[in-house]
Amino acid sequence: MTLTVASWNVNSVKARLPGVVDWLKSAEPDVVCLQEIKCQDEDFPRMEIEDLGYNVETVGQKSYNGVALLSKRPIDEISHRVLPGKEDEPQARYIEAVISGESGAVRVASIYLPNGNPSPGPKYDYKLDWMARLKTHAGALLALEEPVILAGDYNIIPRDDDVFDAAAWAGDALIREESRDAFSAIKWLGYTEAFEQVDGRAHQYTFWDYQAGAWPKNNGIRIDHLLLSPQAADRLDSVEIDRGPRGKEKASDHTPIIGTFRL
DNA sequence: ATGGTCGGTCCCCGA
Repeated sequence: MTLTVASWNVNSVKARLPGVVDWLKSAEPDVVCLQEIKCQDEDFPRMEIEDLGYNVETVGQKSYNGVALLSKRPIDEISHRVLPGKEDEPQARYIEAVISGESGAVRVASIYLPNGNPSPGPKYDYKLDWMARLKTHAGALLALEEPVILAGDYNIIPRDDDVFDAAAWAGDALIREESRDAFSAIKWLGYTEAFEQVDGRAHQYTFWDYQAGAWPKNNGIRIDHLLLSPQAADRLDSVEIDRGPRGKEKASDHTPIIGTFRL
């Protein structure tokens, strides 16, 4: 028995609904972490997703941001709807749930980390502050000694091998040294970044800009990640990027990444 | 040669 956990920034769930439904039907992931749903909770196409066999939990916001968790397994508890550390956070960027595993609980979060551009500036400061909060919370989760999967759009290009041309992105908030250091700091707590721990993987992307023919030229970046606690990393079978949805009509600029776990 | 992106919302902002 395996548990598949996907992460996908859909860039508006309403604009993407036919594509999302098609993908859920064909890929049949057990758990899906969505980002940038760009709607309030009451406007989420809940019934269309529930009809596919998913439990649905959302943290929505008008126009911007917004995250959701879809799960075929029972959701035992929503442990957080805001990233701890700033409870009056106005931006919908975090939801964390406890999901029933084959042998105990699995904790899954859908994360939409701030973009941070332009940098430097207040938006970049917000990104780094948000990452510091994430580090604190991720550390606290490790103490539970549970399988934890922190999945989402991190807006971080971890290595130069995760971008078609690092020079073209120099100075961008997604690639700056401070951004990478903040991401590394979370990993150093004891988290494994699922995709990069597989040897020899380079220049496989999860995002291609709408502009300048980035998709046909494969001018992409890898910014959607699964961070795993040791108890989740031990049970990871494989992790893959599914480029299919990016090539469809009315595509999101991101495509899903899927981890398969013995959980 | 020129223009060359989306989505949501309100005529511009965020990515």
